[in-house]
Amino acid sequence: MLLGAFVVSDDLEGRTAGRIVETEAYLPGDAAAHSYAGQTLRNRTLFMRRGHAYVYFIYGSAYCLNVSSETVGVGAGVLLRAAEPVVGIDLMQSRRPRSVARDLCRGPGRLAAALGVTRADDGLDLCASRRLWLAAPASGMPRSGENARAGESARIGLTKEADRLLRFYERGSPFLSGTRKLNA
DNA sequence: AAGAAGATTCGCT
DNA sequence: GCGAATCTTCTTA
Repeated sequence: MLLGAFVVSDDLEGRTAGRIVETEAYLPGDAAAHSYAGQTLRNRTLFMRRGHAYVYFIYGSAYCLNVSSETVGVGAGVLLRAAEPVVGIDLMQSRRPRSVARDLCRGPGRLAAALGVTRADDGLDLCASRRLWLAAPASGMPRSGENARAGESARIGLTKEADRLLRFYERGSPFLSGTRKLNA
């Protein structure tokens, strides 16, 4: 469960981190998944053991960060769509000068930009890297992303398999990318 | 070698 | 809410 976990990025500019509030799953055999047509140079990291970064560039404008989610050789991943900025908000702001605070990580391309993620991070082990990694909330802290607060909806922006309920989000969060209806 | 599609964003109406 | 921008990757000739 990635909802409620933290994505942390460390680089020469400093540390930034966000609490994940929205994700989308792309499964094996899913016609909308980048892995559907088989492994290529671009998507090879989707086929790594679960927990590795798959970063791609889309529409000439945005990087998107995914976490591979299967065993070696099986292509599948989870796209990080939105987060609540928690650490390094000033740095995020300087990377995205035109965004108001609420929009810094609201959308997959924005999230990657705020964290300074690019294709150079493709293939990192997000459980071991000191550059980019995932962290669970400390035990004893309020739990987020539990069933009671989690919602699911159709995925966003797809032309194939658009109706499958594979988008997951934290109900009530102001940092979601979807429409009012999708976030209900 | 050329062309089309794409897991988006931003600015304008 | 709508449409343009922008460029990488994969497919087809």
